[in-house]
Amino acid sequence: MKGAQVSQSTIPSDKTDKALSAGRLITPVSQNRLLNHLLAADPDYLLPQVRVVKLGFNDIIYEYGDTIHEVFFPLDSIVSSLAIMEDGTTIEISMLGKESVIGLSALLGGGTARHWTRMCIGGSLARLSTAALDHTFTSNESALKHLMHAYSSLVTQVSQRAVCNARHTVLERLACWLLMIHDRVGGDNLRLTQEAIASRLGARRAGITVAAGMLQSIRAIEYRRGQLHIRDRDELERAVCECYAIMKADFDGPKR
Amino acid sequence: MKGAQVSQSTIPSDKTDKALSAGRLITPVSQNRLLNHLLAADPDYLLPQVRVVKLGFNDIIYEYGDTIHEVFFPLDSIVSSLAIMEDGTTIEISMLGKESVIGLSALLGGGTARHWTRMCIGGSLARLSTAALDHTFTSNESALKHLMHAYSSLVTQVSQRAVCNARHTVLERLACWLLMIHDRVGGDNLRLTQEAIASRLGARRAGITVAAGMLQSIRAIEYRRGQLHIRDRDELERAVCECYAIMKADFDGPKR
DNA sequence: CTCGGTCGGTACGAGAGCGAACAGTCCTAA
DNA sequence: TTAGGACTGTTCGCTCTCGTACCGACCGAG
Repeated sequence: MKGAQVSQSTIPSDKTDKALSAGRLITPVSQNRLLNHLLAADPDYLLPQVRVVKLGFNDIIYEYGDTIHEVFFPLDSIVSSLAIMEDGTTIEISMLGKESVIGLSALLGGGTARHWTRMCIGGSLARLSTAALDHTFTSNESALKHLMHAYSSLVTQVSQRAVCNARHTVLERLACWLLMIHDRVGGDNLRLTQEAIASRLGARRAGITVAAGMLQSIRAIEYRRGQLHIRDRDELERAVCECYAIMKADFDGPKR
Repeated sequence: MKGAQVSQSTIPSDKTDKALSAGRLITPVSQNRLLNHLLAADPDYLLPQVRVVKLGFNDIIYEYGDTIHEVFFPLDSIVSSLAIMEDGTTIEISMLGKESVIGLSALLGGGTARHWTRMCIGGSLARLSTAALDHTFTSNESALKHLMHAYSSLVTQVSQRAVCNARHTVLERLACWLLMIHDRVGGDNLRLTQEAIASRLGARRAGITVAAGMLQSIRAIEYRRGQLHIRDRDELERAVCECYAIMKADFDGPKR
């Protein structure tokens, strides 16, 4: 539960690289599907303003109530929105990766963060001022359309998780959650302790141990001290509840 | 679980009254806070297009996948968005009343309904074509701002319900749900069977009987064959979980 | 090499809620 | 008046998850 060394206003600039300063950085920025669409809509204005930042697990993007000055497009990373309960336990409300942007809900809502927002899977994010994003979508119909779709997609995910939390077991929710991560990052090896997973699923660490043990026994995953290896995706999909298919369809988008 | 006689495309016109045809109907239309804001922004264009319709419990607003041609502003009624699970059970994702509009998420998303949408508390709704709404918020900054706030407020509610479903008891969720209804309708007497409540909370009917029995024993409510009377709101607020305060603050809005 | 912290595995009793069933009450239509 | 349906109350055994605790394995710092 530590590792929260970096707050939104204090992300050290030495972690930031100008996207254009090295040609090879332009390619990773395009990993984010939404940013790609926005760049296509207004490249000359946006591209020079994009910065890339690297963050690790549980690093803080926004605290509750923060005024949002910048939004983040995950490239190979994943960001969680979390609720923190009165008893101190946490639970993930949404997980967003390369399909979306972090800070949109605050931006369209009222300018402040409605939830604690932390890294779930460490990696790179593209960073953009809200002013630049604001300028783009108020002046560009296509950009607004893509942003609204991303927002609507977030609503779908949160809705389905409300259902899933109410009705499905920890095992099903774990399988669902792992598949969602797998869809959003490139690679089968994840740095995730069981404590970290518990803080996202809103369950006990001991409960995750049991559920992860079941997934190991069917050879779906392998676990070793903070290193989770997704060994058999198909097996995971057999363990998952109906919620995954609904969120996956939304993640894939209307294209296919 | 019956009573679904009326679908979106077949709401009989004899249930519809032109808002302007009788002066006294203008007042009820103003019961919806959001519609009030929109009418203030563009009254000459919008007001002639508003119709009032009355619907009863479980009447259908949208089916899953419906193309949205009209949006609805609840006046003294409440509308539920529901997920229907594979086993046939249902669970409420959001409840909206006089503070918001039904169909906005579909409108901003992609034009089709993402969830089954049914009446929760019967009563009147103001009805408007999506074309009219679309015209208003694309041409009027203030209207767009109010709509975005309503959408953001919906996200807050759904998020908190995801938390609540995961961590709180049926008793807490029932108290929370009843208070939310009480905030949205005028009056202490509700027509709600325990079966109806169960279909919203995603619990068993027998579970609702037990929880409602507890609320009766502390004199918070009285129950009598489909008639629920909220007897002591303060007592309900003592039984509720932390989630209610969060959703209530959002319902009240930034004004106070 | 050793120590202290991190991490995963396991156990226990307790409680909430489930699915399924049945009984009793109330209302209404024939 | 009666029959049937709608609605509430209650029970049973069972599963899941909780909170809490303890242990052992692992790992990096000194």
